[in-house]
Amino acid sequence: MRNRQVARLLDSIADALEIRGEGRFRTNAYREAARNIENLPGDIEEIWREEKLEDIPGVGKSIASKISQYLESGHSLYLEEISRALPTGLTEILGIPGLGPKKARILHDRLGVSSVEELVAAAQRHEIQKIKGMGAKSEANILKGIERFRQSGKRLLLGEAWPLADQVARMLSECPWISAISPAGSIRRRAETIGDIDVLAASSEPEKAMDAFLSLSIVREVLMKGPTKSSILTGEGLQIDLRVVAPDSYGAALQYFTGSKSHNVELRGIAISKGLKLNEYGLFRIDSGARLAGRNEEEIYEALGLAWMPPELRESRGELEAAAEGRLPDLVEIGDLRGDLHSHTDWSDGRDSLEEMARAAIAHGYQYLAITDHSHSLGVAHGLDARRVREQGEQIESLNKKLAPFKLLHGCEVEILNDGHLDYPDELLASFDLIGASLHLGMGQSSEKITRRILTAFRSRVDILNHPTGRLLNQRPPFEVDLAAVFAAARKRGIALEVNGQPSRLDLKDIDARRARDLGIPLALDTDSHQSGGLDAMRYAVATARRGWVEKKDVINTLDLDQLLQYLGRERKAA
DNA sequence: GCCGTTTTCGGCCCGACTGTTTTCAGTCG
Repeated sequence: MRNRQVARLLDSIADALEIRGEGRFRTNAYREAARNIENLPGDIEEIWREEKLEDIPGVGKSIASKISQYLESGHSLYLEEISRALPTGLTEILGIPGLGPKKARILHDRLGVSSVEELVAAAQRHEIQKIKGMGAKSEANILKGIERFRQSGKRLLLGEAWPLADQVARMLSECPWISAISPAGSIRRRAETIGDIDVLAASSEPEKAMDAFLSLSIVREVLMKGPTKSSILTGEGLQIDLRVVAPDSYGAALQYFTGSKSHNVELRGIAISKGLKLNEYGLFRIDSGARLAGRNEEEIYEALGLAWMPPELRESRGELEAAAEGRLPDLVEIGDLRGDLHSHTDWSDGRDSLEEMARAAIAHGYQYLAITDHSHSLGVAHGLDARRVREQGEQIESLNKKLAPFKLLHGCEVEILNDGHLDYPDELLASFDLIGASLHLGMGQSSEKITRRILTAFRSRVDILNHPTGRLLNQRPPFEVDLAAVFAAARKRGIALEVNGQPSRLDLKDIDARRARDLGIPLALDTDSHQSGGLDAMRYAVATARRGWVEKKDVINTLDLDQLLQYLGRERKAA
């Protein structure tokens, strides 16, 4: 899968074209194509081999030939050509908030600036304010922007941003001038990482609502302030944007600010084709200006001939077509889950006891919880040897008598060793209720090697492949693995793939979960909890699965206990 | 550069905010 690399290439081309002063429609075409390729459910290399690149929306003859040339050779002649005369530092300058291609170009042409360092020096010598069209304020803002650019590290994880956005919304909901409030943007779509936090409010007194926002205790700096839109920085350097609209426009604005951008562009195209205009204030007839909808999202989609769809779907991945044809998925919900199939206790590297974990699961309304402590080879996690596995099994058995009808399943997270064998012998594996297999060691190996290890492991008894790509958001890329081969083998053997809800994992990721679902591979939504509070992370697994169009029927832990045991083949063994 | 129920040319989402402007360009989302 080189989809992401190709998307990055097209973005780099767009950056270079922008700085060169090419028309924005041309650069937008490259960006549009990049987004579409990033969101592609299929493998770009496969599409390329089948000579179907031009079937991808936004990809025509010219872009297709550049992709072909890149995939063939691993580098882009075109990008090299257009960036030959451009200092590489200029594209870095584009990352500074408030600086776009036009200003970057002017700074380069007039002051010879070609890196962030040179820009700082020019600003400190007060050369920027001498340029026509810029002043002292621009110069100060550039320095401020550079400071933010340097501090702004990684994007926030959904697991960090979602609770924070909810907290902001809760605080503002107490303001008497605000009649409705909701997080919007990528948080509402439950994207895996978040740039800025967007919040939308409805108010008939927008300025008073805005004042309430700007006087929240979390505000460190006001970046921008207007009657309908303000931005602040928190003490941690997070940007929070609040939009305020009239209650009549709340639905239109919520739709608009939830995005995604490409979903909105597509939706607007549909509106235009029907002689309508959609903006954050409502849906209007172009000819008469008459307003057709705007109070809530449902009536907007409906007026466009579409079913309302959950925000998680709004990524321009075929959801509008599905909505028009009435075949939107009936997405899995957190209330559908009957248990969690991946958790750890103080027997290995978890914090809480078997009973504490069981009680937390009961508090979540679950029928079961699989305890899946690490196996022997994962020394750093105090993996269990055969003797301790048996002891743990006995404790689980006696706990189950006490906690019935709730059931702890005795599982394991067994290492896939270097040769692909599992870390426990077959006899021991047979004693578990459930086997989750994981790869924590040798993650830097070649794709061939890692793929072979996983396929070899699948010949043993494996019920679930845990965090199948091993990625850690902001920390570690997924290991090289031929997911198509893993999917094919999982499908053949009926092995479930995990959607791991740890905020730093979310693995499988949304589009991979969707590919698995499309292939009919069962999925397990798990938290990988290492303490009782960790069970709350199920909402991140559910969010990721929903972004992957996953339905209740695709998920094994939506099964009732008896159905799950049947699925795992345990009843057969007991008999 | 892409695209087509205004189809091979002439469009391309569009509104808010800022700064430097006396009417608008640049940036952002």
